[in-house]
Amino acid sequence: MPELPEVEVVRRGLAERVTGRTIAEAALHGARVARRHIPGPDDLAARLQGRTVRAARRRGKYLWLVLDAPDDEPVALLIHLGMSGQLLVERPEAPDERHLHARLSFDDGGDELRFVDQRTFGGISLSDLSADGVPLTIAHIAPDPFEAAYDEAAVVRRITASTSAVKRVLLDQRYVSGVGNIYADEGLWRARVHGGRPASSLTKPAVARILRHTREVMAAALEQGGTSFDALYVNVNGASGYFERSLAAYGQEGRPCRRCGTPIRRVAFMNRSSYFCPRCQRAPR
DNA sequence: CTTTTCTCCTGTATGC
DNA sequence: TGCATACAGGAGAAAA
Repeated sequence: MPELPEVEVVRRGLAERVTGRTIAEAALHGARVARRHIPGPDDLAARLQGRTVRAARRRGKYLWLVLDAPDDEPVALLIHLGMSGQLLVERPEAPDERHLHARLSFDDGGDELRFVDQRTFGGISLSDLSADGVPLTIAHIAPDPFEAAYDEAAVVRRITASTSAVKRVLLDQRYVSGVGNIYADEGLWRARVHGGRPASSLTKPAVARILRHTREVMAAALEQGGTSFDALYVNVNGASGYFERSLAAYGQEGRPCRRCGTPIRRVAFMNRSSYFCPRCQRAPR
């Protein structure tokens, strides 16, 4: 599932393959992919035509292409992959994918950019950019741990002020962005903290350790091209990542903990699964 | 206001 | 074999 490392892999692919190119035509298949573009899919397609891609940027799990706007400030083509979205750069004559939702062709006649999404939790929209270069649409999303704007001490203060379970807070993109179910479990395992602990019951140094471990595990995953459980997460060239083999907790139910050998447990949490070592990560009473 | 639950979607795996 | 059900889960709306 695309979390920060996987989205960053995709961003790098876009930066390499799409930057500097001018959109000849945008074709949207169905309205759902553009549901967050309030003026509608036709408006989106029309406004993409003729614009040049100047940069590919990211905050947390959102990424966006900075596009030239004629006689105006640049705009952002904001993209979220949801849990099964893919951005593929491929030959125009490649057959349509089963869940193809959008296709951008370029005036150089080269490879197209396609948005393919089996579950359509993802989508694309146009957004104005704020003064700090972040799309206005995602102004409520906090900086991720790799940004200059990330203020660890401030994040720690906010997290310890919450009485919610610490894993719930880690997954809340308003506190820190980019963390999803996989890397939350991995970061908590590395920090030896149970995700069900109320955030307010943890010391500030303990919360800082969780954040640093989470950042480190995401950096390690990025080096491996991200985590791919199946063909749903791939980079712009259709290739999978290799971090799955390095996961210590997520998806490891019944397997011995890499530190102490105790079988990893799986429990339902927030309508999804949480994996943890019952010995290294003591549950709250 | 804060916090939690629900909903969107489809392919795959499992159970009867 | 076939059909029903569970599960994967990010984000925002809706409810509490």
